[in-house]
Amino acid sequence: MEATRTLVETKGPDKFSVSEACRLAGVSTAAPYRHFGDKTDMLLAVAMDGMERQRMQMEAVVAQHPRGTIDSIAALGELYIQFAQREEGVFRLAFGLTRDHEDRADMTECGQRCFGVVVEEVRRYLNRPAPDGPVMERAFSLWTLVHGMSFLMIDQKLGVMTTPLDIPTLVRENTIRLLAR
Amino acid sequence: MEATRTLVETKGPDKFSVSEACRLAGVSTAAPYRHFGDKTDMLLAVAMDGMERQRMQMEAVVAQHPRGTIDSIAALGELYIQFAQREEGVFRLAFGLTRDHEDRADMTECGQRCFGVVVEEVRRYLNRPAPDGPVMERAFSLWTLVHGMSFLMIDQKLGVMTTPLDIPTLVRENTIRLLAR
DNA sequence: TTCCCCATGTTTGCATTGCTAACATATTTT
DNA sequence: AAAATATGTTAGCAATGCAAACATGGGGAA
Repeated sequence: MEATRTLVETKGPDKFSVSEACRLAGVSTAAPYRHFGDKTDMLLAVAMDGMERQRMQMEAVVAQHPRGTIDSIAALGELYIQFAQREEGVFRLAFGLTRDHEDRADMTECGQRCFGVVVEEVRRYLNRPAPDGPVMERAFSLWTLVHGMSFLMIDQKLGVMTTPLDIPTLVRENTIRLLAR
Repeated sequence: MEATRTLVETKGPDKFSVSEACRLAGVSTAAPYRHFGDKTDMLLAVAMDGMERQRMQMEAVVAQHPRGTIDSIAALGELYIQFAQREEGVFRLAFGLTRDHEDRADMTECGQRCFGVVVEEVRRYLNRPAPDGPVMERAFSLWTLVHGMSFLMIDQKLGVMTTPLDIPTLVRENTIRLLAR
């Protein structure tokens, strides 16, 4: 898994090769198949590990702010983007590329726990007794925003921008806007 | 290119194989290399074609609304999402996955033209003489929103949602929110 | 018309990849 | 002590991306 993580970061998830990971780990190319069903399983393992780490960070960040405030919510958004930048490969595996990962119950559950942190903050912010429709809509909108921003950044799509962007400021301002009214 | 497009849609860009495309097109596996440098070049070709088609659609949509209004801007957002749903594979190639496509000038230029349509609408909406910082920031934010939404949808990440979402309404409402103040 | 070139294609070959099968060995369980 | 399990190895297969050498047919120059 360590070798897999390393290669996913350096080469990218799509260029990842089991053989290369084996070479890097110093084992034969058949060794991983004692531990994982196939290549996808290997990647899924590091994806879930990454998501779990991210969730723990999220809870740590939330605890550093008054609960259910613009501050705590914007901090979550910035954390998401930081994760994308810091661990691009793992981030892609965890929050993108679900073509292969389809209908993996454990993966979905893992994501649900992450998203749950955001939902809870939004619920508090909106003063609602339960995570109902409006809460989910706002939480989802906030997610889409940082999700899109993250991918546009790591996919180098900012090349089309003619003026520089201050990402943290943008996250905060848009968080406020998306929560308005 | 037709075979490539077909396979990209059915198997997905990551599972796309040159050999299979050749089989489908009824030519030898070496034939494509007379027309494209390598596999990536083939995919890039259909990506750019897709982007260009999208840009034309964008301009058509804009023309159907009063220029620089919430209506025209929200319509662009919905069109983006529709493209993602209708041509998932090509959409991924065009607006995602730039790990390989790095520093392809023509590709960036093509994207710039697409984004330019949005920028122009936002510029009018904000009554600005030129696409300056504030205009770019709003346009970018709108893009991130629909971009994130599109990918979360095609990547099946909506499985974590516990209430159903009305996407078109969400696009419109969030467009308004992101353009406020 | 004749000739040559060039665009396009083919066959063959090679290294790499994902994965399986058969076999070895060590460690834990009974 | 014996058996079962966990973990590794080597060897092999089919598929892939791509390169090299070899065909060929049609259009412009002579």
